[in-house]
Amino acid sequence: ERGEDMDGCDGEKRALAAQLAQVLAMVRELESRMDQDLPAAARELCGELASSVDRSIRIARSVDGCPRGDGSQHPGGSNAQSKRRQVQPPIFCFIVDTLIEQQNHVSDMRLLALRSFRCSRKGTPCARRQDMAPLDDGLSWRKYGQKDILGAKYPRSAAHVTAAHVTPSLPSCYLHQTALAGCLATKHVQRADGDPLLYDVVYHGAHICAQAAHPAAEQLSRQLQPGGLADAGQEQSSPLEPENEGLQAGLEPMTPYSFAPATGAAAGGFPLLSPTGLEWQLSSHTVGGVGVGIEHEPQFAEFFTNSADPFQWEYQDDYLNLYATN
DNA sequence: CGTATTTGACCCTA
DNA sequence: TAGGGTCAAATACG
Repeated sequence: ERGEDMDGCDGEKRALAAQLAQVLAMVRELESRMDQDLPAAARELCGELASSVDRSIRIARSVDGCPRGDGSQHPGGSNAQSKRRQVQPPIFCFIVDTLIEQQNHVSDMRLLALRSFRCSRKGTPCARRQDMAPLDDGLSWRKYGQKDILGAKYPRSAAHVTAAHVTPSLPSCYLHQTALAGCLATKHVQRADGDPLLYDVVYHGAHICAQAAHPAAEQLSRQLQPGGLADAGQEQSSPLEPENEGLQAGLEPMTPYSFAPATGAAAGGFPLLSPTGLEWQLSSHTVGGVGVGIEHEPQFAEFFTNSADPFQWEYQDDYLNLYATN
């Protein structure tokens, strides 16, 4: 029913993206012609302009599933670029949806490897409206701390999920946790050096209190749990056992793909996170490449980089990046 | 006045 | 011991 609107909207977005792409090309042309003697500030400005336009293009293409273009540029980009992560919920939701659709193509070994990724079990709640707002991921967060990071231009903020939507009587998930041994999800947000418009966003821990989850995440959670919820709850849903971590979890005969009880008030889970119980790092890259970065154990890299599936896995630095390729 | 944010202190880990 | 994460009292805000 929204097809008509979408078509017109898509047309405008494509036009916008095309225009921006032209501007970007011109900027890069200008940059390439720049004499080395030009002031560094001018070249820096040029780089920032190119970066800004590039972001605009990605935003234009990401809204409501607009095509991403030819993907000619490698998603990983340079090292510098790969370190810069930006939250783009539409793109991420697209990837989650695609993952849901294509999850059968992900081998059991991969899922096992995924499960063995570190799942930190920290916990508390928060969010800062000003900083978190542009990073809206469908959850409400409450900021609980901010730290200056050595060598980083901007401080890092930490936030907890709030449970306001579900339990209005409880002001936040922090209280929920203290009282009910509940949610452990945290989110760290940090502006990227050199580009205040880019954010590094890292989610930690599983969100198991009953805040409304993204439908895609719920669906994924159901699909990744072929029954076995009864015993899945014990270790996985016991957030107060911080020693259960990392590879250890992968080696134990635990119920595959489980992460949290999906019954009663605890149904749902942490959007973009709980379905696999992993740490996800939302990311965006240059034109043609979007995806999620996953903190992982290096020894599992081969599971992700050796086989073909609907996703493009890239093992780079300390992250395994997953890109949707269709 | 209730809730959210700030910020210095404390704690943990490498 | 330094760096980073979290706590919690103080403060701001609606």
